[in-house]
Amino acid sequence: MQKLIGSFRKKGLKITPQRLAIFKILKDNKSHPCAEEIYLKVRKEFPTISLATVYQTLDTLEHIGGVRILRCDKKKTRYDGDLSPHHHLVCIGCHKIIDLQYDYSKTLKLPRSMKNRFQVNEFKVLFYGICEICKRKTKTQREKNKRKVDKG
Amino acid sequence: MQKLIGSFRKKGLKITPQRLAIFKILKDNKSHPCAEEIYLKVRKEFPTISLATVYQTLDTLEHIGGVRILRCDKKKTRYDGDLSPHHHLVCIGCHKIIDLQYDYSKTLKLPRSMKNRFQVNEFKVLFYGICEICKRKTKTQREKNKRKVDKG
DNA sequence: TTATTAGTTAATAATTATTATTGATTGGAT
DNA sequence: ATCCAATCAATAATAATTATTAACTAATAA
Repeated sequence: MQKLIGSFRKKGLKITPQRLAIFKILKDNKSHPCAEEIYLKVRKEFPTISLATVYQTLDTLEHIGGVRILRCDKKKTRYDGDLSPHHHLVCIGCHKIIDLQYDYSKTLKLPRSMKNRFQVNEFKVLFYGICEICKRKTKTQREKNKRKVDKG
Repeated sequence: MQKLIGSFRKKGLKITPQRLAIFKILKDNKSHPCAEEIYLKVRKEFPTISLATVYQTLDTLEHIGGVRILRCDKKKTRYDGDLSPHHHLVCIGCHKIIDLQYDYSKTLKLPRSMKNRFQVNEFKVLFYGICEICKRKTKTQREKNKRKVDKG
């Protein structure tokens, strides 16, 4: 938090209660909310805040490196307040986004042929698949279907 | 192409000239176009096609695994007809998307703690950084700035 | 070959996420 | 405490995408 305040000051940005509230929501939340969800949350504390302010603030936060943007959702941009090196698992069943706290920077290098042709600043890994809960569900579904066949 | 026709048939989908044209555009193109760009291209051959058809077709193609979707662009969804295992470099300078033909499946595994909790179907790696051209540009810019300082 | 029909298209309206505008308000340097 | 640039709320505007629907057509069978 102090780090963020420092970043704001450095860039000549004001530290407003709205900004702090939005930032706090992102830090306290592992669910990777979209702007709308953040808006609904922050409205509880600041009933007059507008959605546009939320978008603006998220944009500002991203620019000073206070949040990361996730574009795995088909429609909405999602936001992540966790800046530690981590990646994401996206469930294709329920569209949940799960954090993967794992550092691939040692293993994930550009091949030699590319190394001099692109200077990597950062990278993101997205794993797509089925989460535990959905796996269990589909299993149950399969069993149901099997019973149906057995009966019929 | 035959494989695609088979996929269409299997799912009871009709093989229409519009679909083939859009598919062909994606296969002949390494530029990861967005729907609008595909629309402009396919219109040369089918002047009456509508943008909605392009969106629908891209959606259909994605569902049967004929194209891959890229969500690295802030605003638009981009489409990739290349189904070989490859990843992408995104230039933060010019927003170009460069193909990286490299298979990380050996190195990029889930940590043991996660292996039984998520079944990975596929993964994507996105590298963000500066491409050759932009690097040269910023270098030139730096030199210009330096000369300014030298003079002033 | 023709008829049938279910899937597809074109046109357009609707929706929705996001951004721009603007006048009022406020954080924080002085 | 005052002042002003930065920020906010409200709202209009924009742009990507989706929904709707009547007309059309590819695939299949007769």
